[in-house]
Amino acid sequence: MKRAFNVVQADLNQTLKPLGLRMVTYSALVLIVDNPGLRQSQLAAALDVERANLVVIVDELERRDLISRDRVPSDRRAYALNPTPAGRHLYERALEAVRGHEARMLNGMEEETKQVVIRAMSRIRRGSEGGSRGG
Amino acid sequence: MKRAFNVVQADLNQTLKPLGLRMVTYSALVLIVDNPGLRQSQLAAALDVERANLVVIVDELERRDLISRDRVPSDRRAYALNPTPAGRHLYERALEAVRGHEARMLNGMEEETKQVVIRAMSRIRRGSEGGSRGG
DNA sequence: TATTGTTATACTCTATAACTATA
DNA sequence: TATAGTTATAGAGTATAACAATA
Repeated sequence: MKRAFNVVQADLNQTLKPLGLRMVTYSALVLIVDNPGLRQSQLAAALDVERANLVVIVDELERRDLISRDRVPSDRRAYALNPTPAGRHLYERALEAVRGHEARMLNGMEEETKQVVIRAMSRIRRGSEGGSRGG
Repeated sequence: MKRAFNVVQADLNQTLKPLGLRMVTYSALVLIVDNPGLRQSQLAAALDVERANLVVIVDELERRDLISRDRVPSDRRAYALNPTPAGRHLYERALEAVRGHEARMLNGMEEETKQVVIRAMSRIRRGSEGGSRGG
């Protein structure tokens, strides 16, 4: 699993390199475009990254004018993260590139196999969320 | 996949902690016990770790008397890595602990599902080995 | 008191270059 | 000239503590 993930990560980073993105900045951009107004702490939780480490990731996206940090009037401690038009544009280009990456990684894999793998991964992930509810 | 791997790695490291092993030292020990006489460069390739970084891993196992570095008479540049009795003993204990870890991670997963996932991972790994032979 | 974002920092992993002793 | 192991070091990624502003 580690080896497979290493291969996927290496190919994904190569795929995103021409766009100036890494796996984590890509993931952050996608989440912000899909959930405009997201707060940094929510994004950190969604990415499973420490808030402290997310700061530099958001800095990077903001510096490139892909997103903006907007003060939340109702809670002046927090920032709402919103994509800029440039951010939405890069998002579209990145999604297209990642489709190619996925096709490469899953090269000719049967649809049912993909679904079985995705379900197994989700199950392993969720297995760590305490609780003992089956599923 | 990243998230699932993070969960697996965290649980595996917790599992191995009481034995004083990490994922990589466990993997190295297993490979040395299963392939006594292995050379460092071969082990580095098998683990997909730089030779330079393997040195400290082997140092750690040697310092704990789990393995020995034995000069190869036919090539005095190389070291043959062999497990000590203590290394073989810890190997057995670690294997037992890892069986529990796997049971936790795959909790109740159907045998066929496991096989499908393992095959998919192998395929993704091998997909990066150049060549264009189909599979 | 607690939380959001931030800074500083340390620790681990990983990658690269250069060295030694052999071949 | 090339290879096995080693050292030193630099760069990522990640984790923790402490702070200011705000709740």
